[in-house]
Amino acid sequence: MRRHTIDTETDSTVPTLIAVAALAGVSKSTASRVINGSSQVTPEAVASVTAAVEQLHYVPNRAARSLVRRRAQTIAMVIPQRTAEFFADPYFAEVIQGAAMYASSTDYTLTLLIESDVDPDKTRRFLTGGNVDGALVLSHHTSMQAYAKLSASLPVVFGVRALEETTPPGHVVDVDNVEAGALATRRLVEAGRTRIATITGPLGTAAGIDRRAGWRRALLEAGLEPGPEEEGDFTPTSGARAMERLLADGRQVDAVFAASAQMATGALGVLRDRGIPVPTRIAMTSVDNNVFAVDAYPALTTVDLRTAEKGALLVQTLHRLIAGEDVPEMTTIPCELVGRASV
Amino acid sequence: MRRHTIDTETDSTVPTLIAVAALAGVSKSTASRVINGSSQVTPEAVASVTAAVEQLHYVPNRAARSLVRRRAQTIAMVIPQRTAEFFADPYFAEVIQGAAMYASSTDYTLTLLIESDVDPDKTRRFLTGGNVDGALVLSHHTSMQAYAKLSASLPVVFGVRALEETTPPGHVVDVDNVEAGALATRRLVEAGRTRIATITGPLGTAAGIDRRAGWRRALLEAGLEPGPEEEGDFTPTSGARAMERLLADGRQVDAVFAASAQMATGALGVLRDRGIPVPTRIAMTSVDNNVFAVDAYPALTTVDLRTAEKGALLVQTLHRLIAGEDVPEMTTIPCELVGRASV
DNA sequence: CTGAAAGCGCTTACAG
DNA sequence: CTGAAAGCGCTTACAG
Repeated sequence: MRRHTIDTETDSTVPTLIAVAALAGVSKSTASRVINGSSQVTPEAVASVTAAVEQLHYVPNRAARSLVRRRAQTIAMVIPQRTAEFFADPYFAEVIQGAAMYASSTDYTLTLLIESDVDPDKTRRFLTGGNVDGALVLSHHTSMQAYAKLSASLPVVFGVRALEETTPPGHVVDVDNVEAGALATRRLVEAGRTRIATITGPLGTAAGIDRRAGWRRALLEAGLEPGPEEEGDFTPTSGARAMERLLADGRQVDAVFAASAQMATGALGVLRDRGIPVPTRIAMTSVDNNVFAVDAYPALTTVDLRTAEKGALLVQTLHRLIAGEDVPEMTTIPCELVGRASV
Repeated sequence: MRRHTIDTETDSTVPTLIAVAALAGVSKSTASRVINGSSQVTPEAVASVTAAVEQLHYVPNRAARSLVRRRAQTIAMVIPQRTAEFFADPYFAEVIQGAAMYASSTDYTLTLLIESDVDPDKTRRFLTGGNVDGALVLSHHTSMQAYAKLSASLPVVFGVRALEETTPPGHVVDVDNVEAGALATRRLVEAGRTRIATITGPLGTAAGIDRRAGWRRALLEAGLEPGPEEEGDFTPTSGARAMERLLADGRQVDAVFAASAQMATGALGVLRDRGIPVPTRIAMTSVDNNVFAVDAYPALTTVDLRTAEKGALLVQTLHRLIAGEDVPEMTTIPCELVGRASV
């Protein structure tokens, strides 16, 4: 079917614009215009160049293009090295996946940049050295102020709101964690539960703080007294310990909102060991619709954070910023409750 | 402390080689030589250029450098789109982390390339279009033959051995999965177990096949009859179902080797529900030293696959290949048993 | 609408 | 050891 391409496949040199132009019978300039979708070309030129590109499997050289356009056509996903747990959490992996997938559909390339603990300045130099057109910062852990300063020299979009005030404030794409906590808690209220405890995330993170705030809000809305709360760190083990503490001094709770599915899994394990039936005696809801939520027993009613979508939106927002568009500082992703067996 | 840098920080243009040369009082050529570590420069030249680089925060323009060197200074991590589960598995996330971390220490940049299902050729074009110096392929799912052909035009390293024969054979960096299965099984043998079943991974993957082979080998070595086996797909749920099947017809097993920690977690849940004590009645070992293994109850004795190290080794091997070094086709990563409470 | 020319920021023979 | 010059593969005013 493509017999004639054997030649070009065996010779390993990559075809150049000149080759395309020659084959199409036009100048480099015209070939370039066609390839870049300029309107100032005749249909004939378009046809012949397109055919030549096809035939030669021509792909523009990114380096050359970047050089003249003064655009790297690359965006960086910055990841702090200290967060080994960063990757252990399926949440981040999913964000990265969504971002990479979206980036694949554009002219931009997504580079994974691990910020060295020993030389954080190396990362900054790379970012501000013109090798990247923009950066995505997901970190929960590093001071955002350090990155906020970056925004001065480079478009930056954050995947999490700042805890402190930063200057400049910076652009953020995130789910509404308050709403997530409220949604999950309201479900418990609707089920007729009245003593609703929470296992919070780390209260040093925006997600931890906000989901807890949502829990409180939902309870107050319903005229209920906020039940007891115990802090976890998003891992299953911490959820188990928190559940034990909740059970310890005989505080009678009939429902628990766990701020992550991983913690809910740990909590469910404790309840199972104690022979406390779920959801009959204690109902549970959580946040994160991942493997932990699906494989929990009983399967968890939880809030889907649209994580892959968030990754895509991060990239999209960064694109707009790079293009000089006026982008709102805050982009909020709607979340939704997914009903399962735990309530 | 760096008061004088205020100027360079406020003006947003990135310094160029010419600026460095001017400040250092040498030509572009000499500046370039110093920056690239040429030996043909006087110590004075080195000193003045280094100082200038420091002062200006100079970072070479990658595009320009790539253009002249005819090297993209970029390697791609190719990920098939259909594998949504790819990212759900902490294993892959850890490989990517290891790879990105190692890459950060080199001049190469790691690009995440999601292979579009609708247009897989787009990925191939990108890869063979000279935009990348080499590629890493982790896929369990796509036919490796498709990628093997890639090796003809581009250095490629695989993170998993081919199931079928491929031409050319290709370079592989992977853990010895047979050994992993054998290690985990031998531990059960040493504990005095004699009826050792296995929950295998999908038998359409190298990891599934090889870990099962290791289990058999260890049993035969010990003069034991291979116990019953049930196939899973590496997820907790599949592990639970497999455990139920194992228990179903009263086959008396006193130990189970689960080919992944996720499956072991599911299996443990079933045993817990049935009131079968672990490890006293049934001991269990697995493969993967991740959050599932640590947070299982009881915590799992499992095989550490050195996953982050694998990621680093993938990149390192690819570098060697790009540099034209003679690299062995197969690089095997040693794995090791981590003892916990499940046996 | 098209082509010749300049130039993006580097590296590297080449001559000195 | 050093500098002037050419050139990597593109895009884009500029003149026609």
